[in-house]
Amino acid sequence: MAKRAGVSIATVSYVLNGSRKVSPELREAVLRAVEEMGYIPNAVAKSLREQRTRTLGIVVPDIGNPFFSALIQAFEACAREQGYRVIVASSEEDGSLEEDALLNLTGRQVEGIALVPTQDLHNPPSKQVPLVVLDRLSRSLDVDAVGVENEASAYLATRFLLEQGHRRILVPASDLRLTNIQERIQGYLRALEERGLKADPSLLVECGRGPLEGVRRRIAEAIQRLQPTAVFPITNRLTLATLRAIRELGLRVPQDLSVIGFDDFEWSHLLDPPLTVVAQPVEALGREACRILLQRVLGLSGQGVYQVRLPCTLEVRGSVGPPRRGA
Amino acid sequence: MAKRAGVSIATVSYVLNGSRKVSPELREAVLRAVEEMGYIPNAVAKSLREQRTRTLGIVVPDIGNPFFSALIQAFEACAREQGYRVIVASSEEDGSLEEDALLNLTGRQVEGIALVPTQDLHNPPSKQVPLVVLDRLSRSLDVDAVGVENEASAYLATRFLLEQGHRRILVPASDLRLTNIQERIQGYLRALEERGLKADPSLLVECGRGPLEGVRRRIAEAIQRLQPTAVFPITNRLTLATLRAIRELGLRVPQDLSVIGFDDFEWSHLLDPPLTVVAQPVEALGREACRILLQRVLGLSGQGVYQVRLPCTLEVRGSVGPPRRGA
DNA sequence: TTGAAAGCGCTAACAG
DNA sequence: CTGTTAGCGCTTTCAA
Repeated sequence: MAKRAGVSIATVSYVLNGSRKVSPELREAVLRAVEEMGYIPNAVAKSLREQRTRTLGIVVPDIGNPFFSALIQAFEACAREQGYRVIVASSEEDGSLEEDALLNLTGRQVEGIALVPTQDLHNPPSKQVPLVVLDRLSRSLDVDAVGVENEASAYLATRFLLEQGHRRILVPASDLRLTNIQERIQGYLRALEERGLKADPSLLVECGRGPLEGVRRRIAEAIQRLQPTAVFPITNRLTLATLRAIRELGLRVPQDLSVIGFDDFEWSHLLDPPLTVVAQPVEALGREACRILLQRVLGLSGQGVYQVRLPCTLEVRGSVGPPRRGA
Repeated sequence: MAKRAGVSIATVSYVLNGSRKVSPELREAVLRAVEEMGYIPNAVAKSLREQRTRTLGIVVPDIGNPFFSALIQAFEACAREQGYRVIVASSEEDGSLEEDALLNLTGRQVEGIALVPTQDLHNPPSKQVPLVVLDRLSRSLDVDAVGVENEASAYLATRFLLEQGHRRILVPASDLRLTNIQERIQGYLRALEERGLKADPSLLVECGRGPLEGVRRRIAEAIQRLQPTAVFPITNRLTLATLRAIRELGLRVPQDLSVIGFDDFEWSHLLDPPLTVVAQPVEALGREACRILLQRVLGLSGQGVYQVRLPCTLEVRGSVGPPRRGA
């Protein structure tokens, strides 16, 4: 390469990295040559040599979901600030695509991976690369993890509905095998219990993670059959499906039915009506995951695992009111 | 490494890649050793050797914006299907971050870059890597590009408003230096002209790309001062700001004011009221960008440049009605 | 059918 | 202060 500068290949490295004192003349020559030929150092070679790629990976189930894209945004921002780039992979809620992604990222020598798993992780998928589990935590996996206080926040939301007088609260859930979903349900149940109410199991409807249309139909059917006075869908997709179902059924919110959604986003208060939601601190989640990973990279985290649980907030807007008379 | 298998390093490569016939015995031995030690080939070394990284880059101004995240989603899906991974970078609407990202990705030897530029590109940022400009196309840059028919779709939307009887249509714009914004404005103007109407320049308000709050304020102020009967914000951020402004002013849509937004997303028809929008074919945009890039990689695209323009559709929902009497 | 060895572009140890 | 060189882990000639 830039022997154009009439110097050794090593010298180029030295001036470009400032890793050694170089005389002004050579320095100049190198810089000029670099400029002239638009030389850009090959980061692949550099990575191979240094055994550092300055790359992180993040694997989410669905890039298009605003919650996950917000997670990616925060993760990327944090990484960039520390001089890292991030490879984004989607598992499409498919375990084998997830496995592929994990293997592929590991092979690419990313220095850390943030994973929102498609299923609860029971054993870490190889200890080759630092991993942080995001959002969908397992009950007791000994690995770094960042999630929210699912139980507490669902409890809070449910209590709010109970305080408004609701007794029949429909809870659309996605996949009961996921611990975070279970936790949210626990919170819901605890709020009921606390009031001495018995939970009607049929009010808990598992909708799966399939196409929105099917989810919507299932929820619509449940609303009609069970006549709840409130609905508390516990993911943002379920919230979307719920609102569609309600719209389709011609019900008014909150007069006919109150709704508390899950996850906040910029458009929530522009919905009809402004949606009361459990807001996850998504920015903090993404950044925290990144920080934990970089911490591991630098080796300045001990043996113990980080198990961060961030609180959610209840954003009260217009979609909750007292239950309909005679319900 | 897997001399554990008692074979040469090359043989491992052969069996793992199937790049040469290997006797069943050795084959077995290699596979077993690989399995035993959980060996994962180092893709960095492979990339260096093969001069192929199987990696694409995409640079967008804001990962959190649903339009861009949908773009990323489609781009990633297409890339993954072809065995590529994608590095996602955000420019945060900042030219120098964009430049950084471009340089960095180039250094990482990505095989192609999709770029939504912060400013119109006037000369390609180095010919080192195939580039496709996405969404924010320049008027006449000789480079691969994928965008939408901005002029035609804004024309369509405006004509729809005119047909409803609107004459004072406020058009919040982000940054008039962007060609795609200019094109949308052209479409708006053409629709007016066609009806023999003279455009009131003050109805075109440039709001910049700053914080939402400022944009909202500017739009609210314009609505109050100019008393339009319809608003046609020409990006999704402006649409968000517009709806907030309207909410704040206590106006009813469409009784007091009609709205056509830009960009569709899953929640559009759950807004209050269901939002009529110009829908960009965002999935197609992302996939097309990816396809063009991979085409270039394979060298099966000639000298000429691709300049794809996809049509938008007008999704008519409830936010447009006839103008208020006496307006 | 297999192995030895060169070399991808870089950094860092070692010499001068 | 600067250059030479080994070697990161892989693929791929070239020999055997």
